[in-house]
Amino acid sequence: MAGLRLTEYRFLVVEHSLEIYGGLVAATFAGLGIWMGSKLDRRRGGPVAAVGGVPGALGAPFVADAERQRALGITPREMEILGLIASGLSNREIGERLFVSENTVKTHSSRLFDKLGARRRTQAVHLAKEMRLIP
Amino acid sequence: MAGLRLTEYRFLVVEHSLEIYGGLVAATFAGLGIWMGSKLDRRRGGPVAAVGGVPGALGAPFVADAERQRALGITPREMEILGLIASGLSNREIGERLFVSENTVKTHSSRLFDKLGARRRTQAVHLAKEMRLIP
DNA sequence: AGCGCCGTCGCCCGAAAGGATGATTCTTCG
DNA sequence: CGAAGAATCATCCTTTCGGGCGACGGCGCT
Repeated sequence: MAGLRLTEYRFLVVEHSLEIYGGLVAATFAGLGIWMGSKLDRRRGGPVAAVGGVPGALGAPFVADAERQRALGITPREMEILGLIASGLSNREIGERLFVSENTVKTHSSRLFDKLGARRRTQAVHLAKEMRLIP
Repeated sequence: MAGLRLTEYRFLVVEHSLEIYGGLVAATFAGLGIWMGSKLDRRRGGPVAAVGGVPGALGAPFVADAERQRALGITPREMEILGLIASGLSNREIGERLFVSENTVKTHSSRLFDKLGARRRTQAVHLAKEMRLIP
């Protein structure tokens, strides 16, 4: 009985999930572009200035705080892992999606947790959300 | 070096965490009130109508979707566990905070995952956020 | 009184996650 | 070229999670 109701809602969730994931990917790429750009002329010392808005499909106008990401020394790859952790994937699933071994994912996540000051992945997600690293 | 920068940010996080937690508690209680009220005159069949707005301290006007909570048969206690899971606490920490054993927390979370259709706690948080059960 | 839901707790066991450490490759920077 | 950072992978070990039982007391409804 609960199962039937559950499946109905799952559709909504999956749809939104796709949109959000799209936005997340866009944000990741935006951050990656900014990172690359800032790396190409790092000597100029000036901040990266305004981050290009990444309007999600939903009403949430999320803009990734690339400044804090750089301040914490979080790499693009780690951001990728962070996003996938936040979307509820296991280390194994993340590894399969990124075509790397589960051990590599664990290494990335360990370093990520260290930089975020988290002990658990749920805590990492919570902290990252408040730091506006992820939507 | 990274540790120093980390601690600075921690302050911001903790402050926001308190505010958000306050809003979450308020939302939980609001949901609980609605649940009780709707249970008292369930025969009338009409929907519970507008949910009272619970303005958080931040700019996010989160309103808990009490309808879906009832539709999924999620109890108030389970909502409480859900909120604490989302804030990154371990089962043991949740148990200590609610003055119950860790086993009880595990039981609640297991049933919660079942109702949400989640296999991992991170996934549960992700799904619950998209269902607007938590901010 | 009987039924069902909720909350509580325990035990067992396998799987997942996390910490520590070391190693390799490639790119980039000085 | 040499130092440094990033990404990859591995191994060992401990802790945490999660599933699957079963059980008990309280409460509300019939």
